Amino acid sequence: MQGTVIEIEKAATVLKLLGDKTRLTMVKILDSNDCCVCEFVEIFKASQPAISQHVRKLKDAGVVRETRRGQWIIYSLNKGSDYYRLVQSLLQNLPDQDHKLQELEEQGLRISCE
Amino acid sequence: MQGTVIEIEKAATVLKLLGDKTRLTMVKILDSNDCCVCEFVEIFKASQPAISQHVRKLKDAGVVRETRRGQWIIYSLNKGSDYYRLVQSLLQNLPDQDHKLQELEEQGLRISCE
DNA sequence: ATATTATATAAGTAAATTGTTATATATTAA
DNA sequence: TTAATATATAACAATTTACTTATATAATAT
Repeated sequence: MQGTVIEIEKAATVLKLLGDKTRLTMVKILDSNDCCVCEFVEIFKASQPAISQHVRKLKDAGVVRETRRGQWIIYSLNKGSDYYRLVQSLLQNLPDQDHKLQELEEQGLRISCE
Repeated sequence: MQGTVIEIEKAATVLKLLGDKTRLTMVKILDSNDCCVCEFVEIFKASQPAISQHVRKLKDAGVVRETRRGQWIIYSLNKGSDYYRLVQSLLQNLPDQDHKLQELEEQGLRISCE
């Protein structure tokens, strides 16, 4: 079950991108749920521009993709990315982050992503 | 066959470390062969201090370990590291780098690591 | 002992990264 | 049309990174 082998230079670029606590957590969350920027702002207690810049980097690399839904822009993992396999094999080693979204839900801050 | 789950913050630190072409290639090489600094200097056509600083970072994080053998210091993957599983799952996605050591061998620049 | 070879470390610098504030754009609601 | 909400982007500052050069340390060979 060997996935696509990735050129080492490109792999390094993606790893650098994921070598940031915020972005890595984002990707782990996106692995089980789509999310919008305002939810990340709540989850990370960070400024909107800071979050926006993080997702932009992930998007530029093709790791995530965006879909506009009304006034929200929903981010999701890009399963068609060349890096998807690599990202998956990473994420398996990380603890579930679903509690972060659950907290939002309890506070009524979860955007309906349906 | 799930390995150790790694705290997300620590994982990010390791990914950042491996998010560098030189260090990522080093680790991929070390996955199949032990190496000393002078070999890396040849392989990467880089300065000795630059290489020394890269391996130091890998060592400080516990990803590699060093053993002195005479005047050489041999680096190898630290299989006892908490990150070993994570690193392994990454490396599987990368192309083999054995040709780099083979070239050294052909030039008679390979240090006997026995 | 001295020279040579392998490696490490320190200090300095240039470039890259990440956040901030301010502002622009796009959608929805009134 | 105007206000409110969600997001993006630009400009800037602080921090971090990854080299460089110079020098130190440690082992080996003469």
